[in-house]
Amino acid sequence: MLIEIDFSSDEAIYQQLCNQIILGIATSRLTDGEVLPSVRQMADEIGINMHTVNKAYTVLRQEGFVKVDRRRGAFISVDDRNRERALRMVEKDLRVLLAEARCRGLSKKDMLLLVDRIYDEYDGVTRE
Amino acid sequence: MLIEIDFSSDEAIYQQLCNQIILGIATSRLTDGEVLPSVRQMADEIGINMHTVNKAYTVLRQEGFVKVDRRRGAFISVDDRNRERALRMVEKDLRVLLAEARCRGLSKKDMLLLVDRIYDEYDGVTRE
DNA sequence: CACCTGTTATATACATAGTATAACAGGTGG
DNA sequence: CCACCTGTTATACTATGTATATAACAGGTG
Repeated sequence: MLIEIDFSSDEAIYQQLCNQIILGIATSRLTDGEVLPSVRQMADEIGINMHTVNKAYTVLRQEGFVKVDRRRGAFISVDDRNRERALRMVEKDLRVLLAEARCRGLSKKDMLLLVDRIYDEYDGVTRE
Repeated sequence: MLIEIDFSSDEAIYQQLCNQIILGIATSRLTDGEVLPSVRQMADEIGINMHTVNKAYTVLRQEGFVKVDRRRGAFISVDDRNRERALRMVEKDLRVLLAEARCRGLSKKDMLLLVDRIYDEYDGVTRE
């Protein structure tokens, strides 16, 4: 999977890396069991330090998106248990996001359409 | 408006302050034209440094939530022009949030209901 | 003139981010 | 056994961001 880092962004490199991998999983470009490049290889490809990649992998592991096999290395393994916990986590971030949206004059309908459209992109052609 | 800061959070104090003020505006606890406490007064109330409050006010001013009147000080003034720009800004954050939600097993319907519910809270009793 | 506003300047302390070099334990294949 | 790969850990260094503290300034008010 192609990773693109914006070095002029105020968002940390390891955070951008995490987000892109999560986006990759959501859009099925990364599938369960798929092996990620080794920390050294990924670092060389992007042009960053090995430890920065290692930090991203460590965070992804702690958050339940990745596991490590001594033999193969890091691979995708999504922990989707704890549905209630996930709902609570996402709700806090969503409140801030929607507050800003509402202040900016975006209506509930605007946001519902946006969620609908993005989710359909993630689900691919499996629209119902 | 009551401000509560979580000093053990990994989120910066000035960022928490910004978010709570934006949430205050969205929930109509802060209305257009309303004067915010002075940087020194707010700092004393919360128990933080004056410069931390000043940074929050500066960010809010740059993002178009607050203006400064030489006479009165900082007051709420929401810039809701540039609707398209706001939509683009919010979309980027929403993509990351929805990606994580989808990975966690939350369906489109789950998220639509959540958005619907939070927006209704913000709109208060003006549900249609 | 005293007092309030935001703003700016300096300095310090601390945490995080990123890089660099090096080494280690575990697993694989020749 | 040995070279080679994996993630992981340790140490050191630089840079940046956060938060604090003290002080001063310009503009406006009463």
